[in-house]
Amino acid sequence: MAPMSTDTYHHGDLHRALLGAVGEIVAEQGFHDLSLREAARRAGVSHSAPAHHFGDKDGLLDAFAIEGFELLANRFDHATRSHDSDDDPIDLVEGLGRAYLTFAVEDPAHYAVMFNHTKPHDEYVGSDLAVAADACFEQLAGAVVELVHHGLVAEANARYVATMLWGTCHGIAVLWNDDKLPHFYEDHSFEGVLDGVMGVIRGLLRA
Amino acid sequence: MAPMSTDTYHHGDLHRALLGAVGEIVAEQGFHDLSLREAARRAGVSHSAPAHHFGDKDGLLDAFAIEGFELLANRFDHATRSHDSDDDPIDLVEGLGRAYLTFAVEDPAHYAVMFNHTKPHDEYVGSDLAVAADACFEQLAGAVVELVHHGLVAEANARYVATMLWGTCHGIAVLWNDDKLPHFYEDHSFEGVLDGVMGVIRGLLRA
DNA sequence: ACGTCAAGTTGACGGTGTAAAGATATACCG
DNA sequence: CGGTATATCTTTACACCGTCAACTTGACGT
Repeated sequence: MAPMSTDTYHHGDLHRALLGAVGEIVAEQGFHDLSLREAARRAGVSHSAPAHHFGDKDGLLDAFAIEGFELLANRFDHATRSHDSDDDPIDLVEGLGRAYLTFAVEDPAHYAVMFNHTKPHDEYVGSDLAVAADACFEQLAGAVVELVHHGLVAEANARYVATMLWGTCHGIAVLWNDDKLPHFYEDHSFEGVLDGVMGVIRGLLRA
Repeated sequence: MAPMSTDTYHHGDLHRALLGAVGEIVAEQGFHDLSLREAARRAGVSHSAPAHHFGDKDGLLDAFAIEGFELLANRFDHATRSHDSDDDPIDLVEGLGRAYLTFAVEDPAHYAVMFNHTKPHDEYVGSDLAVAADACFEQLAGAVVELVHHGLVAEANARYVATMLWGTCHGIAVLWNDDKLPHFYEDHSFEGVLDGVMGVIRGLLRA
């Protein structure tokens, strides 16, 4: 273990400290006002220390976004494991949908970076970030395969249902977190929306 | 009409020229690399001319985003007008969905600014941008009301169906434009995805 | 003709990302 | 234990950015 004392020349775990600072700043001031120098300031290091750990700003955002996708994947794992394969596959879909949306609303900082930190096509494809993002999508797609097995979805439609599912979750998450939706609901709480939307999805899939 | 000559001290229509430059830059280099100074350069004016028309960077992005929401509203109008009220209301929903997604894919620059240019809650609510965004959502909600009238959706679920509809469109648009989806489809063309998803939505609503 | 005012310019300031070169503490190897 | 190597962090510098204040230009009304 590293010393971790606060006044040594070496920080101890600057890598994690910087990721933590990014989370703080994005949560407080939003994604667009984030600066490397401010993150370095909060970690108590000089302004160009981050470069040694993450290369450049893009690298730091990459790392934070990947961390986010891993957190989401963990929630998916948890939801998947608490589902018995004999159960109604719609329960699995609902579980994943709820996991996705609660993650996005509970950790808007990670969620914002995961999807606001976009890159040009050539840089994105094949990157670690793309791999982490795809891994999450695969878990959603797995639930749709379950629907196909139970005859609730035609195999030819499986891909489309999966992208629709991801799209629906992502769209609602973004619209809610960016204040496009809340004023349409009196209580301004997300739980009601979550229940309502899940009810609709259940109804549609069941039919 | 203003003189429009290129070497006069006064530009003629700098307002529109700057909005056009923003579109160019975002289309070429993405939202995050956009700078006021580059926009001014492309418009052939000094670096601080934009301030006189838009106040600050936020103002310019606001104007461009509002322009985007108006373009989208126009497409919605067109889709709504070409729908006979005796027709299947699902056709109207599909028409609006197609209009939304084709707009997002055909004009990714406007679409990116419309949803990447986020503000803190207090600044957003009540702003012109919020008004323009809500107007678009109302048109979608109108189609859902039509579904309710035809008994295809319970009135209690209307709000949830509307947010789900918007969420689905928005989510798919963002995921596609940001390269999260294309590599799941061999031909990398959006038309197939559009048809597939619309087919699924039709099937779900019809049931 | 003149004054007024909108439209653009110029110059400056602090803040940002990044690169190069220097300083320092830890790790490793005899 | 001693000395060197190396990863870690700092310092310095540079170009670019958004914004502000002061200035210049041109058009327009009276």
